Amino acid sequence: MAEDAVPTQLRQIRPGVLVNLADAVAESLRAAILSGQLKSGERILQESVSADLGVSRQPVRDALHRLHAEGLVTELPNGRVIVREYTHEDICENYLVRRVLESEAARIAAVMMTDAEIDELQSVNQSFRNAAHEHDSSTVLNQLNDRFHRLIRVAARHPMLEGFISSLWAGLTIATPLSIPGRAERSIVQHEEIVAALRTRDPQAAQRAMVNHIDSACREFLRSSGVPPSPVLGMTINLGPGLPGSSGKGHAART
Amino acid sequence: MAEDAVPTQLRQIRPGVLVNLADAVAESLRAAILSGQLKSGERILQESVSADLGVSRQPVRDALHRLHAEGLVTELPNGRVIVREYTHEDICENYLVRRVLESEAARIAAVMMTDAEIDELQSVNQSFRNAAHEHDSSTVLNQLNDRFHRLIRVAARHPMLEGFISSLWAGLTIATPLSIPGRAERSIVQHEEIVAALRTRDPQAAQRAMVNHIDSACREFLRSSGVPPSPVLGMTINLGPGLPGSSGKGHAART
DNA sequence: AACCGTATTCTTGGATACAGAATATGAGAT
DNA sequence: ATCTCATATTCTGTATCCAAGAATACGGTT
Repeated sequence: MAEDAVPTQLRQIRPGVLVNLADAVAESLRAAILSGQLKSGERILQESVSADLGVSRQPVRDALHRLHAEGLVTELPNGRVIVREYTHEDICENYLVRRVLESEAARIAAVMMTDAEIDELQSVNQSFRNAAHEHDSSTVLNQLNDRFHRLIRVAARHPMLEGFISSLWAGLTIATPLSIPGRAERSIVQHEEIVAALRTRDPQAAQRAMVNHIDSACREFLRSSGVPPSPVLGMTINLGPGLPGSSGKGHAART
Repeated sequence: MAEDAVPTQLRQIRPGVLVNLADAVAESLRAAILSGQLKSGERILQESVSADLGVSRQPVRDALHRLHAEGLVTELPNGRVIVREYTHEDICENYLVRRVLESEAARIAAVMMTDAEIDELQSVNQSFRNAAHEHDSSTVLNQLNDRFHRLIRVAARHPMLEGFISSLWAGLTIATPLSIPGRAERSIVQHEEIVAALRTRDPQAAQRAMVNHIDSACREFLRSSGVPPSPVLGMTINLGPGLPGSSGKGHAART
């Protein structure tokens, strides 16, 4: 019907690469969601997806369940599925949880990471610096940033921890504050602090550096998105002073 | 065929209570796994489940996907599904992640919890004490313990955080150390410390008390399961001294 | 004109059918 | 007796079909 009005909304699935169709469909939908083709709150019809991709509804159902588990879509009471809407609070909470989890990963990584991995981490950050200097697209920046953080959590060698953090990242590729002017530069410096702490094999320092980094990103994101600067009870609580890694008393954030 | 050899392996589904069959099937399987009827590593056949419960394979598939997302089952490369095997390291990691997440929840709960909720928490712990005193079955103890911890994470009012913690609890109802002699009593005391910290609305103290509690449970579990007391690199790292909430220098665990 | 009830259509959940892949079993050869 | 290869069975993934429920739209009534 109104099908050719949306000629190729979804990236066609790559035949044979993935083992089962459900995974391929999920990948396609994931890309569509993360790229913004499917907007927040938009409804996803099983039938239209299956028609678009030329598969039956069955693998589409499985794929939607998978995406639901990943937190990318929301299942309404009657089985209707919409692209997940991230409220302001959701984003705050994402930062909140990421902070404790990634700082824990950093702490562990300080002991587990090989020297080679630290070298790679540093080189990724160097690429990041170059890309920022040449004003590359924020997509490139995001990819490098993503890789930096992924290297750390993978190096911690704790699969559940890694899985949780990954799922947190999955939802928020949209809400990254790297497009804020100057944010990339500040990120680079904070990344360097993290690398330095890892080099010296100091778990506490690594943890602290990561907390500092994520707090900073969160604060800048909040400021840029025009949220009332201080209150929002959630924030005062969530990212307030008494966070793990801060050293006891003089715990006011350093930046 | 050999069906009546396993007359009622799975708890029959309750008709009409759940909205969709997949949920009902998932519930049944979950109960079977947690109760130990389905042993660790045992394979789960879609067909046998559907025959047992009198439904088609379709909702069984959905249920299995859901259980996979919850971490209760493992999906082998070719779609085969087995009951997840928790290795020793998995359990350690579970404690590790639970520690940072639940202590964060406790920290937040210290500000968010209503007085009524704290009262309820205290009364649950009182029931726990009574049950332990009367040597109730460890099932009852586990339920009360579960309820205590759930109350806290729900009171923090951060859905993602709550969801992550819940999924961690889901996997480990088996590995709870409450059957260790004296463990229940020690738990009660630690619970009281948590309640006290929440009463005084002290986030730091609440966080510290929770860290202490989970660390203690982890240590006792490890000791009882006959693991080499000190090394296992993972543990030394994971639950070692420099954990969040400990106060800077004198960070050796208190117990 | 507004509100309520009914009917139609749309969409999802569940069942059944089919094809392909993997594993197990058995026979034959060395 | 053991190893190998071929065959048969089993189980999963995909497609198609059917039924039930929800939302919307239309018409009647006050």
